[in-house]
Amino acid sequence: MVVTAGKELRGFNRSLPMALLRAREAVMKKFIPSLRENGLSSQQWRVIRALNEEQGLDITELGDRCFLLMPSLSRIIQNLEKRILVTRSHSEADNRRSVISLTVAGEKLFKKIAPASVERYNLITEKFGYGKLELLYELLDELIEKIDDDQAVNTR
Amino acid sequence: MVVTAGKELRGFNRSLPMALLRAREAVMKKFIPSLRENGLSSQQWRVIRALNEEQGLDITELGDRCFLLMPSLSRIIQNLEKRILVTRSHSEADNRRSVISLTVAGEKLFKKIAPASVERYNLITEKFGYGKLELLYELLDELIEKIDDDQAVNTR
DNA sequence: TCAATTTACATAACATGTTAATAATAAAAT
DNA sequence: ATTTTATTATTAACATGTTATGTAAATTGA
Repeated sequence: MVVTAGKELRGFNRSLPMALLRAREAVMKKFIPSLRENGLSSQQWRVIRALNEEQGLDITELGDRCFLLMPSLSRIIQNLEKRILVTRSHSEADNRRSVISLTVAGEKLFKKIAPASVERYNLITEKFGYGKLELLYELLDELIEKIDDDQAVNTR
Repeated sequence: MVVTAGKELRGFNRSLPMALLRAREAVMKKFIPSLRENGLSSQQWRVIRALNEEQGLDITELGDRCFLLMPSLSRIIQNLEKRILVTRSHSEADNRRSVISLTVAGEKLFKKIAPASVERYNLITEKFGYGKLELLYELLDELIEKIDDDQAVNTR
């Protein structure tokens, strides 16, 4: 193994962002087609999945859970509304908030696609190993926790 | 820790693609501003970085190394050409190929930005630990290798 | 040689990522 | 009570992701 002394840029293909990007692509690759068959992007699927876990979320909360920025989410919701997969109502307590829920058709679509997602996940677990997968999750969580700097520090 | 039986969808925030996405965002977050200050997107930076390692790459090769699709790369190269950060020439052996190189200004910009990238990487290594970082790389490589299925299998 | 196929690249069309600006409502401050 | 500030969401503008399609040059095969 080549050990870099920490003074130069790591070899291009071996940079951490690239490694994470490649891994993500590899994980998603085989699942994307089943989304496309149902006319969904992976982001739209994230939204539907989040709403299946909990209905009636506002757009800010959806953004947090789906890791999407508000402008993207705003367009995505409009798109899903047109296709009658979600509905929007307005909070009585706060007129600024849109409250989003799955329609019956949205729930139906979720139930149609979910098995392929489970299957993909099980295949990955089998091929990669349960223990390694858990270890990977832990490392990723710890990485995020340790380098997601400065919020607490810079706030004061 | 909650152990799922492998029969249902993993809790939403804990899905592998989301974990990889969050980790990538966390890693990139503090470096993006130094790119923006210099008018570069992370993708444009990837291209410049690849060309700094090896000049005179064609667009297909650049796409492989930077993990970018040709349509994106096509636009990116046009953009960088206008800003005189890269130049394009044509292969004599094969007139379809564009051969891309950094200009002097492109090399200069690379040298200007590179230290911030090294610094960021060193900070992450320090905070997360060298051993854990290497372990993470190995796990990611192995994950990709094991689930990046079917090329060899389905080719015959 | 020449028709068919493949390869390298560009363009089109639409969805998303990202930053900035805007509008509307709510909360805080004086 | 009125001004100020903060919050929620949308829109604009531009770059990128993604699939489909177009085009020219190279390769293959009859």
